[in-house]
Amino acid sequence: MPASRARTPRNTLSSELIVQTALDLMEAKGTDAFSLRGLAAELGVGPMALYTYFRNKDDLYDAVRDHLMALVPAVPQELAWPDQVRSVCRGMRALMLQHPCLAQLLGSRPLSGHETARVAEGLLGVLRSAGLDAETAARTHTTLFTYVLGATSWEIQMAAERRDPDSWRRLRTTMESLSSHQYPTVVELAAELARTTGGDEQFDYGLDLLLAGLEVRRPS
Amino acid sequence: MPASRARTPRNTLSSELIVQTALDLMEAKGTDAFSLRGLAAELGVGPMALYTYFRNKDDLYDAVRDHLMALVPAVPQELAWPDQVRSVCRGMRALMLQHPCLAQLLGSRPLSGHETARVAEGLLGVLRSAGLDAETAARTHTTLFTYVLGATSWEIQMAAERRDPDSWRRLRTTMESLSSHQYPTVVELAAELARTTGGDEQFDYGLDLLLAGLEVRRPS
DNA sequence: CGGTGTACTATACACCGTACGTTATAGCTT
DNA sequence: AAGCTATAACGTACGGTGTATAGTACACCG
Repeated sequence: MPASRARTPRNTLSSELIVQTALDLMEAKGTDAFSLRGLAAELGVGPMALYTYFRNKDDLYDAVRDHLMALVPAVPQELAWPDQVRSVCRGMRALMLQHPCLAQLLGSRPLSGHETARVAEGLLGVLRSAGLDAETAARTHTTLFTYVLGATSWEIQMAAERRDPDSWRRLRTTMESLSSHQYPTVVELAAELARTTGGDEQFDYGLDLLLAGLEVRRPS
Repeated sequence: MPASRARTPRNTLSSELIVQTALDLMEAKGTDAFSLRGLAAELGVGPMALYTYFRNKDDLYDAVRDHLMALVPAVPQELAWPDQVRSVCRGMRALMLQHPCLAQLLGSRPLSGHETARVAEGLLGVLRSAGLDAETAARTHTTLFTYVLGATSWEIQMAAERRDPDSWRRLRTTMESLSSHQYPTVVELAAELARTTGGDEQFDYGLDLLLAGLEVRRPS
């Protein structure tokens, strides 16, 4: 007899273990390939066991996102405020690059979780102590946040594309099919665009643009 | 007899018809709920009929995205360059708001398609004629593009969340559970953040920040 | 020792994308 | 007009998904 598979002992599972394992799996196999069944298998458990800890898959996604947001470092207190802003934004970007699934989770899940609030608190505090009024601080926070999210998600996306030979080749041939008569500037700058896509320099360039604009507008 | 369902006539389908119907469906039922089977049913056709025109679902997504990018308006020639930039970015945002699936497609599919190149050509041309060198133009283009994408995706996301009563209530209770001792600034600015999330003003604020920064750095 | 709550399991359903092989027809050639 | 061929649409099937529902066995408490 195939030995009616010994029942797994009683408390092998916990929210923390599930979240951690889910995160590991997403990074190992890619966020899109992640499935509850795969996660359950990895944990040596039936798929439905997960529902004791999470109402559904999206609920688990939220938990993973908050788990990751906890890793965004605190604002360093000893810097001037523009460098504090830089520090927070770079920290966020670094974390997204290290955990690409975070980009996906931030982009496709509604906002919630204490750790997300913690990060917002840090950045908002910096902006207020820089002398911005409530409305400007809120607007600036949203601007910075969406810039970081957009720029870094795009960077991750492009990196993934470069890694996939099929999609990379498709892009190359599309580019080469563009007549320099129709799209002179794109053709002229193709190499430049490819070279400057992603990377610390590109990210900092946009960030500095925002900070420079902010300083121009700031009440001295 | 149930009449062995009359075979659909020979040339009912075409790439254009499929793309248009797919787009309609995505906007009617939501991008996530879109499926090839549903699309085929809408067209009165078996699911496999679609594979005559598209290699797979992703291929269809790419076609839909390019179809939408064709609707980004051309750069108005009579304006000063900063207003040209504003015009392109706002046009892109408007299109994304009108077709929320575009945000999703741009964020999750690799770059390709002639229409995408057309849009890039317009913006790059403006930047070059503003006097930016090749590298700066490329960097600025990427910055603007990722800002528009990030800001508008976020806006769409938040709007969707507000529409879903379940998720909206969850956010409210999370916010209310934040002690103003732990997160004083978030609590203080909660109303402000909610009020300033999304909308033309918020988008233009960030865009103006970028343009102001650009002007500071630009060789006069 | 018996009862109760609950952590895990089993089964099942309704879907999904798509590989593979088949069929019928539109249009060309003769 | 007859026949051939290319191909548009089809049917079937496979392996996967999330999760509703009902069941089971263990830990703990009286």
